[in-house]
Amino acid sequence: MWAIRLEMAGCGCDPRRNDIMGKTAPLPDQMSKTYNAGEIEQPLYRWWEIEGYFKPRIDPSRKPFVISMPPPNVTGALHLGHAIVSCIEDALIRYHRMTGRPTLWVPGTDHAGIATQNVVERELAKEGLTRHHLGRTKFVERVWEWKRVFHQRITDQHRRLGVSCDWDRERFTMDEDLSRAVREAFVRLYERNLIYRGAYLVNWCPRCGTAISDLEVEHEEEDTSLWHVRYWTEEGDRYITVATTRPETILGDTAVAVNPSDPRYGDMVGRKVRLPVINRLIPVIVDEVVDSSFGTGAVKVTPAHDPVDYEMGIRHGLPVINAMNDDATMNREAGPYQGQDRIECRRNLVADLEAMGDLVKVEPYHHSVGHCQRCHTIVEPRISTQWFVRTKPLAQPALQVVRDGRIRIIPERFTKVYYEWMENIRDWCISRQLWWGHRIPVWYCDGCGAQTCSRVDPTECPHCGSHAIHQDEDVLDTWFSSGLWPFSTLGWPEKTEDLDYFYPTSVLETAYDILFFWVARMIMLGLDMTGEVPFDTVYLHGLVRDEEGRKISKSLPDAWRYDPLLVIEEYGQDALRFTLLTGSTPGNDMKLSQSRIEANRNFANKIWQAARFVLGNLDGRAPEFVPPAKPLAPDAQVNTADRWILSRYHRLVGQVTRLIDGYQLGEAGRQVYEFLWGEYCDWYIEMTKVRLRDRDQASADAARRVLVYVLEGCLRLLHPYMPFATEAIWQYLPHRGQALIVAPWPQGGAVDDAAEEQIGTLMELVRTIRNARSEYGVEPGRRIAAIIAAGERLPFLQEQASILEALARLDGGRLRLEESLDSTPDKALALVVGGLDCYLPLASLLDLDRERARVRTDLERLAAETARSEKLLANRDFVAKAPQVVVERERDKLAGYHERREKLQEQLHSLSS
RNA sequence: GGGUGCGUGGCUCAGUUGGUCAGAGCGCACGGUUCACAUCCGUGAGGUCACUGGUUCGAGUCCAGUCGCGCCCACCA
Repeated sequence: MWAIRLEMAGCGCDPRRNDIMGKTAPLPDQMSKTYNAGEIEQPLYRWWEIEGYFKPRIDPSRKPFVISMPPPNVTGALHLGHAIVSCIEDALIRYHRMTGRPTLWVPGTDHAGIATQNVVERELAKEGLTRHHLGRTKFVERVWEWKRVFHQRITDQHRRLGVSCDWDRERFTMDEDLSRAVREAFVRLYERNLIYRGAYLVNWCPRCGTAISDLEVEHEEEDTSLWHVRYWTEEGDRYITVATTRPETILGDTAVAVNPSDPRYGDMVGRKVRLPVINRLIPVIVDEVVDSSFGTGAVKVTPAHDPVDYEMGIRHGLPVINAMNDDATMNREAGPYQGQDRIECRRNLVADLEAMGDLVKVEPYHHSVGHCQRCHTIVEPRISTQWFVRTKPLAQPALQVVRDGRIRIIPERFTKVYYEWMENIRDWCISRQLWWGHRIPVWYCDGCGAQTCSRVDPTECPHCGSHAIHQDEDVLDTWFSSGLWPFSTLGWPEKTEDLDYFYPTSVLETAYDILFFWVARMIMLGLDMTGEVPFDTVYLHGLVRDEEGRKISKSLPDAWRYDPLLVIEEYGQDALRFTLLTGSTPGNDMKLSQSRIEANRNFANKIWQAARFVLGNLDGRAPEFVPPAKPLAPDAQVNTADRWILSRYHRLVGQVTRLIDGYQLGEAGRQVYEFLWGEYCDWYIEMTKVRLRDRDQASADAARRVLVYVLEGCLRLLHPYMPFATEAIWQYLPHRGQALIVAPWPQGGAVDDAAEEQIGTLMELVRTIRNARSEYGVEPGRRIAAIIAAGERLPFLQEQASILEALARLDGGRLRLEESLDSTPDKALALVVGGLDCYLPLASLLDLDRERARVRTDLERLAAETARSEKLLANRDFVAKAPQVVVERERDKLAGYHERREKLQEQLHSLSS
């Protein structure tokens, strides 16, 4: 309220916005009694969005900060695993926006080819339909419908998560302009022969009915069998036994291989053996890859169904016999097994072998089996004509930019993982036998057979002029379009203003599990297409797991529990975000626990309450306490407590800024939490209470100034971590400017070691007295007397006497502060704190035996510490080699021990007398 | 087979250039209706920082190895 009046009064804020919009934050006139996230979040979000705070102001003189949001798949709604992405990125975006950089966050969604096609096919299956019942056009329409529904759900969820992205720049991978980018990239690669088509052994998912890339195959260890099968020679005079994990592929065998130096099979080489059941003759060959010590030392060779055998087949010019259909049923080559499913065929074939007596043995075997990432069906290696990207030439520059630091990966250890993968990269199969996705821009002429790759759809064959041309049926791997995301979203291949100003982007933030799928491909394609790195920093976060440690994903049966909206409704977005941000470290997984979210909801309430306290004590003169634009400098009015909290706060600003710049978001957030709760609320607010009620207006106003200044600054520090609560509170507090979301990031200021040291002693004294009271069972409300020999701290304690009384519940009339005492007070509980003696005359409660025991225990502990310290200082190496400050600190410590020991001994003496 | 992460009080986890007596939240025990807050306040118990060895004046923090758990990569028929 007054913020607006201040602006009108020309307090240095920008009134223009007010004149235009004339709107203030949509909040109740007064702060509610407790923090209620539900009442503030959505109105604030809408307000921010309407006010245009999410949009960058292009300033050619400044380097922008840009993030491309990893586009969620439109397969379904977001779960908590997605929430961490939004929270981390929004925190980075908000931080950089506050530092004044033009800041852009580009949102969007991914068509997710195979995944989305699968979910829609599952929907169809419920109606008893397959995509073939609908046909390609109808089916694709159906997927678009699905996309519309879930795109809406996802953006709604994103808004609830508070993401401050520029919605006007939102993109979808199958938007027209992004599809144009896909085609451009394809054509460029094609023209340079970096994309080729051919029949090779690929990973085939029989259920999805498509080829998939190596990355999409998930290997899992399984217990299966190793079948030993006898192959008889052509003449039937001898046999050779081979061992296999996949007997059904026997039907596609075209050789048996042994190691050339294996003495057992020397005379078999060159002979022919007969495949069981189907009786086809195949040669026995030699090849170095055969390990004589494995199994029988003889291996069946099936080039059409095994990668190793495929290579071997090429080396030896073996025929390639594909024994299976697309759906993994056996084909004509399988003879009597034709039509059977591969599993069924295996069972039957094994039974037949056994009946024939050619199954020598079956041993239990443990090995890894490839499964389809999307449907978990066992993948079948299979010869198939597909499109590939030649990756080696793209990988070289992609390796180089990470090696020379043009791209930095955080945490650094993933750099090695990246190198490893890039160095051993294999060609990327990019064609998919699906209907949902970017169609491959290649046409075949039915007349001359020419193949044409084109940016625009051709109407005739450029070679023979025939109109009988047809486009390749396949679509591209969804990651092909994702790989262009950082620049396709900014308008590439057009030379747009956005591309010019915002590209390369700054940070690519995502989960480590898509480092290869996405990050690596963006780097390769980004460099190749734009000649620049697509981003300079890769920040990888860990996976969110549930309380049992399972990776949160849509396939979890109880995934509904992990709908971010349910959590937000119960605890508020800020609580969820703060938990995700502070509960994890870069690259490490986190278990999300409800109790932690609850604790952070409580933290939001704690700040809310602190603000209510501060506001309630501004004495109706709020505008007077608007924090200065520059760091608050201590003046004559402030006392040691003020100087202490200012010093602590300024230190905090430096720490938090340094930590965020170093991508240690969690630690930064925790530090603000600890400062606000543990120092500002627990101590500083308590210390001001006495003064605020005092007659000394100058002192009270100093406290008000400091209270507002520090709290307002902390809200700014915390805004990236709790955007809604901080914005709401900030709006109520005296502030300058229109909105916290665009307020400047705090500047650090002077630190005051002396004040910190003095207040530290005061806090320790208070704690020690409270401890004694608690141990002795002094009623909490009872004011007790105290006698303190303060030595050189006397002036300080005199200044803080009323605070000491309040915090330790002392009786002001019976608090004696002296420089030193002539004699030890009688029948008093004696405490030694930071070089001063404190006596609590609790005669009636005093238990001499107990006190003596306590002092003795103290002395013992002290003796051990003293010994350790003396030994350390006696060590000439330590004194010579350790830094001066460390040695000094140790000396001070030892001096303190000696002083304390003397005092304790005096006490023991007086207790004994 | 290669690589990598983790192993810190009952639970979940912080602890980044090695330097006070190792921290937090939750849980636990005891005590609290003082005008910001019971979504709270005060006090307390609880840890040989997996193990072994090394580097160092000094190691939870660096190095080597061992054990346990997890993950990633890999043409183990």
